[in-house]
Amino acid sequence: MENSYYNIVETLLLIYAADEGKLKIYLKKKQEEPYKGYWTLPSAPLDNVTTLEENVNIIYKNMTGLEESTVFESKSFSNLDRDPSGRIIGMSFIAVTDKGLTDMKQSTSDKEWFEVDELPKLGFDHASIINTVTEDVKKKIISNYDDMLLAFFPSDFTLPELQNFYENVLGKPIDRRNFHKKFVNQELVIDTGFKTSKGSGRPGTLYRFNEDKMKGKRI
Amino acid sequence: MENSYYNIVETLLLIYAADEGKLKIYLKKKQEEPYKGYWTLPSAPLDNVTTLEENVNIIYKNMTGLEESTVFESKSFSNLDRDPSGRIIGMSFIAVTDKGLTDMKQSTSDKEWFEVDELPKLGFDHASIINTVTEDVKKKIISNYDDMLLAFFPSDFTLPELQNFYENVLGKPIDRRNFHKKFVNQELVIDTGFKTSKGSGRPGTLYRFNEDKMKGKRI
DNA sequence: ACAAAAGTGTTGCTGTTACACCCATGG
DNA sequence: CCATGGGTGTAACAGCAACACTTTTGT
Repeated sequence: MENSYYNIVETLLLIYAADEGKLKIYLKKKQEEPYKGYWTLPSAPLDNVTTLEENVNIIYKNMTGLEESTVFESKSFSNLDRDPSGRIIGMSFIAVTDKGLTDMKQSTSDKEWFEVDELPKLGFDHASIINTVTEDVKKKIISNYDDMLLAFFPSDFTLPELQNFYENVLGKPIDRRNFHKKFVNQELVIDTGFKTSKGSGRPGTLYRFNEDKMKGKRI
Repeated sequence: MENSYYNIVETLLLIYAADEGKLKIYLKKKQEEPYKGYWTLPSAPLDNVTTLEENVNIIYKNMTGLEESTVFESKSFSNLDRDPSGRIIGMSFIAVTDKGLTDMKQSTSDKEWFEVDELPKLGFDHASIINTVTEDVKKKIISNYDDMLLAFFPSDFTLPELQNFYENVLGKPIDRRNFHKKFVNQELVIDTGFKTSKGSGRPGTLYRFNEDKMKGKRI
């Protein structure tokens, strides 16, 4: 099959979530050779009667047990030697989900959440792909491109929680008071009326994003 | 070749430039069936020993006669019926160039620049692809994502010229005085010391982008 | 009462918006 | 001298940055 116009294409899915202020990614432990025992991105080869989006949805459902997700196309990888078995074009997609929901649906030991800067031993070129795509995700979170921040916080959250995540992605601290005021004064968030009560300290107010004000907004 | 894991992949190149305040795209007139006489995006099928980037560079050089360009990956198109000859996966790339340079190198009649909202009759699904990718480009220009604005103005320009383009992309007018001050006060542009002298009216000052200040800057 | 975490107020600075007038050139 | 297009000043407002203290909970 050398030097032809037939190509093997795979879709790679990078499933991200915000968890305790950290940006995490959901990986799968490989059960067969090659790279048996290594962690990898969930992926699926694309056949010629399936669209990329359909292929990605299959991976997503398979990996999380969930139906719906917010998916964004990211970069492609076409180096000739990225897979030992021959040239495979990798097309990466970003899914943003809720770690909690995923945990409820999945209890296998061959899938796990990892912080993006504490990755395990990865097979193929997946470490490099994760780093490249993670930079893309961070950039999109920070500029709220594609309303990425909204995708990470679909339901209730406290402002310190949001700030923690944001600081983690941004790589530097932000003044707590200014952060709070920004979101409340500009009505980017709505008070749900509920409070958290985890551990010691004053309980935090639970907010939801005010989608109308957040959509297209530059944060 | 039905229902196999072998896919035909093509790269599609969307070459954009800023010209007289308008966002334009460079298209090619098709000389053979199918869609003979229609305009199309320059494209090339990908063989299995070439990377996507290499393939795009070949198209770019072929189309413009130029060697270097700023290329960004954009969206992919994998609908089963997007090409009458069978399923072809289209991967689109954005090149930003200088219309003037292109004109110098090319004088054939089968290539032409079109305003993105005055497109000619297009073959395949290329009209739809252009619209989708153009939205992406506009969004990137407006948020200066990937330093897109910089890519459009590599050399000298006047502020009214820049503003014209920006307004065209944004779809609404901006106050001329505020626009001027913004770029000058924040030192996003550097006075080259030269002036334009086209037609009547006071000559405009020619500026260059101050790349250090522009890089990563949100406009 | 104390530790831990969340909430709040003020001030100065920076950038944005909204406004009208003057300047340099070609005809 | 006038039409065309480019450049400039000012004042009100909004958002951002930098600062310390108070409130609510668990132990």
